[in-house]
Amino acid sequence: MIYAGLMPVSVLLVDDEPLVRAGLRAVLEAQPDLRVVGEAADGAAVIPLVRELRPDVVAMDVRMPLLDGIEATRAVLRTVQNPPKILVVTTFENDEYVYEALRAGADGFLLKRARPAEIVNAVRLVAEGESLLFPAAVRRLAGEHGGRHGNAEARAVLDRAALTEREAEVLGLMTRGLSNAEIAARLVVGTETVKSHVSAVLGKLGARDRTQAVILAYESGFVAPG
Amino acid sequence: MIYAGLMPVSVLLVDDEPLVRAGLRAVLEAQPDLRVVGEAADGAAVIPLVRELRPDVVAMDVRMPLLDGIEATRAVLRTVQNPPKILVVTTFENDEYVYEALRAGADGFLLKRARPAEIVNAVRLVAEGESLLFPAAVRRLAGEHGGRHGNAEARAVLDRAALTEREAEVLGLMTRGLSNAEIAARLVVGTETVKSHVSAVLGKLGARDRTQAVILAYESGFVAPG
DNA sequence: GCACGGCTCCCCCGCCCGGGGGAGAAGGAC
DNA sequence: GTCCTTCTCCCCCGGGCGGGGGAGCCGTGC
Repeated sequence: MIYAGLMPVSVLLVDDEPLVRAGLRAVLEAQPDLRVVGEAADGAAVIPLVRELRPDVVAMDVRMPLLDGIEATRAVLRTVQNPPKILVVTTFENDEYVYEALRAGADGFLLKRARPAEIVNAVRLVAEGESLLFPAAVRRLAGEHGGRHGNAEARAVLDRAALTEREAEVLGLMTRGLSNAEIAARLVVGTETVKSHVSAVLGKLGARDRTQAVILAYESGFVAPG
Repeated sequence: MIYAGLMPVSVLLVDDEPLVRAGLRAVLEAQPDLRVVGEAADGAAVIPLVRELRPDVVAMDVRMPLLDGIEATRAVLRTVQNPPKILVVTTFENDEYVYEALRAGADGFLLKRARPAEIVNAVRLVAEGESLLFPAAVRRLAGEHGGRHGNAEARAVLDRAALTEREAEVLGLMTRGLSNAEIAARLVVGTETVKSHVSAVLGKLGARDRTQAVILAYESGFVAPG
């Protein structure tokens, strides 16, 4: 599906660099179903603009002088009724702020070095309610695959980013503090097998180690504390 | 009465000191009618374990780094259907927390320096529904051992049970997925210093590695997802 | 004065972890 | 049939992690 509906998707750009805003505007405005309805140079200006423009999506930079994208995301989601989707624009996929943005309630992530087709895909996806929860999705969108057109392709990527049953099972045991050897004993398989699953989980989640994977599991609601 | 029934009494151990857990396990497992079905290093991890293991009795330490036995007892009794009996394990018979534990709904008390026979007796009693409601009962169980404890020891326990400011700061960065080197850069200290803090945190939390520490942080509300 | 705890940094050492690559068996989809 | 995914297991290898010590500095408290 290319069009989410008859109405074009309205986007608010929030970035302190005019060049980045111009680039995003050019890329997005080239699409018939996307429309940039406003720009802001800092997170501090977001809330009144959101109230005024009612955008569907806010493309939010992380690092900004006055109010960063994390705080701005928090503020928008806390104070605005029917808040827009927040697409966090980041430079590095393993940026630690990604985790904070997750907690703040961001709906997706976008790498600045992503290609135009991937950028519009990301905007469409979050507009449709899809969550690009895991940085892995960002990496794959920006990664080896062409993504010339395609939601279909983007979805395929997301599908491959989804955990298999076994991987989810392993992640579940990881979130309970088990070591690879303990997981192997529990699942009655070899430790090398567990290592394979763990590596797959880390890769798909864009996590550097099991600790980050567990954090993502908590932040994404994969496991609920208490 | 030695046997409460045909089914052995299942016990969940909750103490931040592995040594205490090992000791309790050894003492209880020596009895044919008692069975240790699980261990936790902090009150924070109790609720999911209780839900999973459905123990008859929870031997709950009072002073724990993240979530103490009082709060953990309250949480279990408030959120779990058909909750287990809570046997509070304490070091000092006149511990002020004993009275709080009473109000929280604990079913019995056990002094750490009690003899093995008294420990198994206490577990059997609460399992049968008997309440060791009053500290007097604790004193009786403690027998002649009682009365010889100093405030210095109490303070040592207190101090050891809580994270220092720096340790809490380090734990906070751990819950954001940072490595030791990244934490060191953030705090502008050496990696060896961070390793010291991390080791202290792991020790106090009874966690084997940073992943378990992060899990405890989430389960205790030290960090809140979303 | 002294003692103690917290913060800092250092050493050595073992090992688990994670990356990279490969490979076979089983099952489903085309 | 072929292709693909999943699950399983194996190899080598480096590096981060965690345990065990110790040590100096600097506060507070006795």
